[in-house]
Amino acid sequence: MNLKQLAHMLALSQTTVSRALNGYPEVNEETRRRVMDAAKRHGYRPNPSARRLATGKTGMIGYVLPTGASVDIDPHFVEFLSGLGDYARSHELDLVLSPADADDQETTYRRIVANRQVDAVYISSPRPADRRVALVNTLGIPFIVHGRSEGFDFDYPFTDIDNEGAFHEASRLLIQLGHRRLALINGDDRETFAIHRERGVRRALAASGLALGERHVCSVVMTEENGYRATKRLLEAGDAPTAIVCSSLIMALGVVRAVRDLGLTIPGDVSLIAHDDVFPWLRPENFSVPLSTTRSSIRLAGARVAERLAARISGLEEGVRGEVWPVDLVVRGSVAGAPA
Amino acid sequence: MNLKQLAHMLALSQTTVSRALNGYPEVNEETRRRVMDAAKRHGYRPNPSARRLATGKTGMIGYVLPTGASVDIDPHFVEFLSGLGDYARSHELDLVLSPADADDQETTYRRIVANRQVDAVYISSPRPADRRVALVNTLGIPFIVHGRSEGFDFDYPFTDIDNEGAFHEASRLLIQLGHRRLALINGDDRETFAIHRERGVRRALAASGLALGERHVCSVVMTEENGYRATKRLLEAGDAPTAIVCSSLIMALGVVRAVRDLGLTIPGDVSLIAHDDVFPWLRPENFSVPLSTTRSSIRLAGARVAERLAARISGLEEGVRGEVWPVDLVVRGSVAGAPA
DNA sequence: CAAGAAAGCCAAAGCGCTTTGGAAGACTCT
DNA sequence: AGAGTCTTCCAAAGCGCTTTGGCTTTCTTG
Repeated sequence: MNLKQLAHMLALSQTTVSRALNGYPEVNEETRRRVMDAAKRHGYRPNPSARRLATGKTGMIGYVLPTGASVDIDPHFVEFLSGLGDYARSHELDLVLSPADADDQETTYRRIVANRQVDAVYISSPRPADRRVALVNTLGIPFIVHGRSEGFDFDYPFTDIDNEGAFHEASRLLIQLGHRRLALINGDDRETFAIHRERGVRRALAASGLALGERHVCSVVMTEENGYRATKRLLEAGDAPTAIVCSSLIMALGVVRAVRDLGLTIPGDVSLIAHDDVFPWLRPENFSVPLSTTRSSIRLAGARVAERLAARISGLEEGVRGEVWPVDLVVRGSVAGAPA
Repeated sequence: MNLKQLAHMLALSQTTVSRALNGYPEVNEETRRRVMDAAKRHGYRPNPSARRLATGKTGMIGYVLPTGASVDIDPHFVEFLSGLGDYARSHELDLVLSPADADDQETTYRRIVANRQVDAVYISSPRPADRRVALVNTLGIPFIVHGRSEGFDFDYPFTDIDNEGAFHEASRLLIQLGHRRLALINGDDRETFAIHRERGVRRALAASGLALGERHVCSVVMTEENGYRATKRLLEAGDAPTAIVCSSLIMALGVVRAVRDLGLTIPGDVSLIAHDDVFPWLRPENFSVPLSTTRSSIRLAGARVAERLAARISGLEEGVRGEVWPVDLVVRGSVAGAPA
């Protein structure tokens, strides 16, 4: 059932039927009702390919997915996707993932824009002066950055959490509890979020005349194993930290294992605070010692990004507003006063 | 730069240019070279929307993503996606995720097929007599099922692992080590994979004249917390098992925590084998006691599914062949002879 | 009551590609 | 040399929708 047939059986022109369906004003309300009714009754759905060709609108949002044998997709991604999908569903949007060589995403961005394959894109895990952001900005497709980049001579729309503030608060608490030697087990420090988190820790320490020891900060891919190794190294060295701030719950698993391996305890010997993106399948309150966390739902972020993308597509959102969400500091059993 | 312009500057018709580009035989090789060359030089890329409208082919594969506030996407999904994306990238395929209400995916399947939004779809986590499989089968779109359904009067193409065999082997080993009371901490038993795994355990037990105690099998959503709870319950009851087989590494984290909480040890008091889908961020060899696993890379499965989908789209694969991959049983420190 | 405005509808021209049905020229064969 | 066969290319017809520009009617208004 296509427009032509529908128009024919209503004894109307395609023009009128199309306009009636798309809510244009120059059609009689009575006629519109007739058309709408017939369309519904016959299950008429406009062919999206044809509509795309005519309008250029696709009803899809895009994401360039870095892939490769040695590239791992962040497990946080599913949660982000849950949020995004939840919003997208209620607005008839689909998400298209365009896999790209992790080292050459630019080509793919150019392709999906040139081909008009999607109405908007989002960018995640940005780095300072991220080329993707600059590219997408010049290509002129609506976009939202999830996270932040830095060092551009232009502004751009983003949704991010207050990573610096979160880690500042966490560190401040530890300092107040008497800790003097903090360590930071961070994610890849080429990414902005990791830079911000480190900045937060340093700022808190500096406020008390302390500093982050050179060997007390490490930047690794956020796996359980790396959390373990980092902790082992930290605690076996001479000036072992008495408190650790950690960028992910998964790494925190490794931290806990390392501490136990060394015959130490949390929080007796080491206090621990980790960042929690809120996974349904791994909860900080269920760690052997309930874990204190800086908490921010990445699922909500996904929904928000989708919402803003939809708004930008339909022209409801303009400008380059960046928004920064506060992060909760949730204190549980894994922190205590510094050992004597 | 579109076909018309390109044809015009080559002083050829659109027909010829189109054919030259698409490898049709009725064009002079010399001409083809000229066309190809000019196309490359001017960076001509056929407009996909137009091509879609004309051919119906989209160059996209589809996945209906169940969403909802209370629906969690399986974290395995990112790994599957890695494999899928890796293959798709090298074949210029994109993946479109169509979010759907988890309780009404049918509408979405119908939509994406009716709209010709994708060339093929895959279905994951199927259940016995899964309605999605039946639906997609009648809709006539190429598809592959990742996993297996059961109880249809038709065959369908799938790629699955030998869940029953894997859990049979794992159980057999435990029995040979003298264990008599096994327990199974399984995933949602409405899904086929869970049914097959239980079947494997039962078959191994039956071969030695044993059975799976009624309270020794539980079926839960695969979270750390549920692993913990199930284990706690199992071990605190009267006829506590001496060995546990567990359907996921994440649940195994909870198992380990529960065992420790009760002052017991692995493998001294309880032997443990879990299924490992191979995550880069959580490895069984890094558990406090290295974990024995039944191992099968879900990433490879993703790549294989993409490969088969591509083959079916281009008509290279026909028929309804199902393939079942063997699973490795990897023995590490978490198993030992039954306690006396 | 004639003239101008507004409302309601339509025919046809795209959007950019593929594909059908020829046609012209070159080549083969008897 | 004439008939038949390839080879190589082309014009034009879709694919199904939106949108432009215009044409009737009907409704105002002085």
